[in-house]
Amino acid sequence: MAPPRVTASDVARAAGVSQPTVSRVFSRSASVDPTKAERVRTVARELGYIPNLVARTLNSGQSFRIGVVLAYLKNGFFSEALQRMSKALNAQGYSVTVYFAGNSAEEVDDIVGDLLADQVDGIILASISLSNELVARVRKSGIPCVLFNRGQDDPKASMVTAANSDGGRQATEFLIQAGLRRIAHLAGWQKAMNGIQRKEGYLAAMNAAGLEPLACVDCHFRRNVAMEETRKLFARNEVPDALFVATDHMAFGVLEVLKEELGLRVPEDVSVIGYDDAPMASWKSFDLTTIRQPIGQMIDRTVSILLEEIRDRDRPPEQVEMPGQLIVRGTARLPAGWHQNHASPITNGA
Amino acid sequence: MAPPRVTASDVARAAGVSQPTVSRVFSRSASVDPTKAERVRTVARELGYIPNLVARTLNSGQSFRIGVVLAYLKNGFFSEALQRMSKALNAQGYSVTVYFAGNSAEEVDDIVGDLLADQVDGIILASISLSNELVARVRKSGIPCVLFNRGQDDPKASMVTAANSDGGRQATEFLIQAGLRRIAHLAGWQKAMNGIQRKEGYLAAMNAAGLEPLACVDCHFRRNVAMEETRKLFARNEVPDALFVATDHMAFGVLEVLKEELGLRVPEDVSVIGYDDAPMASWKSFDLTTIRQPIGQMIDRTVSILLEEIRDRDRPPEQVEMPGQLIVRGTARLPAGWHQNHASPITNGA
DNA sequence: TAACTTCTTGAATGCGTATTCATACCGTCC
DNA sequence: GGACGGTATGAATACGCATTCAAGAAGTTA
Repeated sequence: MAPPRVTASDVARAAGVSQPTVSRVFSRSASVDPTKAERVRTVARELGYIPNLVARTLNSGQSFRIGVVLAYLKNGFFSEALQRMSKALNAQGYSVTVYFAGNSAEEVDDIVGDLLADQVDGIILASISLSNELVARVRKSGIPCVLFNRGQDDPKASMVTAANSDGGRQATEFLIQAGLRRIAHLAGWQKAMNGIQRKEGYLAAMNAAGLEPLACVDCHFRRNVAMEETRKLFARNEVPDALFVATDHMAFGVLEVLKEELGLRVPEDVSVIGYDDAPMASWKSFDLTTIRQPIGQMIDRTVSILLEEIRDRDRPPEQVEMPGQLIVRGTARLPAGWHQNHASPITNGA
Repeated sequence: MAPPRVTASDVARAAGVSQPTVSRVFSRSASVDPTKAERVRTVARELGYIPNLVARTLNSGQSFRIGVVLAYLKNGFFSEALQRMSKALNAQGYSVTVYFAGNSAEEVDDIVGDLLADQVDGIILASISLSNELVARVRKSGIPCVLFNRGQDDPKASMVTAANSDGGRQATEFLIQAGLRRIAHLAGWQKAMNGIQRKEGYLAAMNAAGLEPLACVDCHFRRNVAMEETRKLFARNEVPDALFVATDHMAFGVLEVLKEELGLRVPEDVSVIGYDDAPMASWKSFDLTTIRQPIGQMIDRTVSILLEEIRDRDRPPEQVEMPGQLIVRGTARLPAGWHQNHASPITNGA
């Protein structure tokens, strides 16, 4: 019952030309008599001809399909990233196929197999939590590949990451400049590059200022863990006067504990800085000071590197780190000379 | 520089059999001598042979690819939906290609063209805000297609939706039973099925109880609009004692206005019920009473209907409406006999 | 032993396109 | 007018696989 699709041969017959001529019209690969080309186009439109990308792929070796491998989409950062990638790649004539990777070895096998079977032209590995095994297998496949927001100790892999260490430093320095001294860090997962580097930035800034880190605990990127660690911190003798939290998502939970459970005022009693500039961070009930990731630029760079690698497969790998931006809102005390809304909370880039 | 892929013929040569035999081993389409089959499999593994899905598609007419068309991913509901669809379809041997549709006629053309060119076996239209034009064009293509969470006045289209009208009724009745009388509705977009039906449920429940709707305004699913309308409502002479808000996302903004700006207590002064059971609804700082959409079941049903339509293209269309569930939390006054956390806030299905 | 069935197998072919390759055409230049 | 460069075009082919077809092998029955 499937309506048979119109092929290039059908168009050729109807237009009184040969199939290759139709092909040449649609692929612009060689010159065709303008009059004849116009006739072909007209006939094609009337018949509803659409070139079969699968046949084109088989013959040319190019599928114009990019595989994007993700772990979770719950985190709004990756949802937005996926959408932007898709738009950017579509604009270049590529379609995007998504693959969700769990962590089991079996799943890794399956996904690499699927990517190969599907003949994708390129791969974006876009999740912190993708296993090293997966990354290694994908790279071994020889398909052009860019790591997005996910580091790897492989100098031959192209990657685009945010300057997490620098961001951690910025946040911490901002707190220090505001006169805060008992600064604790609720860290991200210490097996993920993001978590590690943000912590490094924190430690570097503290060290540079001659301050002792008050506390620095791995919260695994989990809101509940961050909340529990906050309770613990404020049950200690020496209570923090500032918290640098590794993600906004965790910071929202931390704020809840501080305000609702502990009855503390923010930023009068405690300053809080998050990371990501999630959309909710600009909501008035949070009004969270945070570090914005330059997601738009990261995507653009990721896409352009990938496409260049596809075009020139001998291209040397490229590693890009994009600086973040401190977004000053209301949860952290201001250093002298700073103003709130130093950057617009509206044009959320992350 | 691209490493040439191993083909079935390579395997055949190495294993001393013909290419069709290799094909038969991998497609299980006909019987092969067990000993020989094992040899082929061994050789294939050694050579790293992976069947080329593109070639298979070209002559079988099946691509094992499903197109999922979305408008936005910012709304967490669709992110989760996409992830679940992908997992469910992968489990059945299908891969998922995503297409983001804006609303311009040009984009609609492009997307329909892409879907056809890519030879997808089936399509899921998964966004309220997809244009009628797009839906019509996709249906006209003859490719099996299911509308997910998006109604259409086309009895020949399969669709899976949530029972929005029933949900609106449940929420409103709950408020009425709690003794509230001045109940207003901050409605969703009145050009989208969801928005319309939730409103209908509200109106039906009010009518059945002999109550006059206090107010019922279209907030276009936008948080800022809902916030502004809330301010207006409470500037009037007759102030609401309950608000039924068409989405959680809007309700979060409404709560912010009520508590922070107007200094009202929830639920003592005003009761609020949202819709969706977004993850944040269970956060203690919101603790939002809401209607949960049965997203898991909706996905399962969508996928199974689509696959059945692919298998049997003469299958009559199917329209499924899945009931929602009232999740009782802390923002709405309880009717006599009800307990909070009547349903677990942890097992979030939406 | 001949006729028949069942199971295996390779040669040939087709899917729809892009790409040779060869040919025919047209105009140009000496 | 013949040689030459460029353009336009169709016939043939390749891409990698699945499928049809025919034929061979092996086993069965009469």
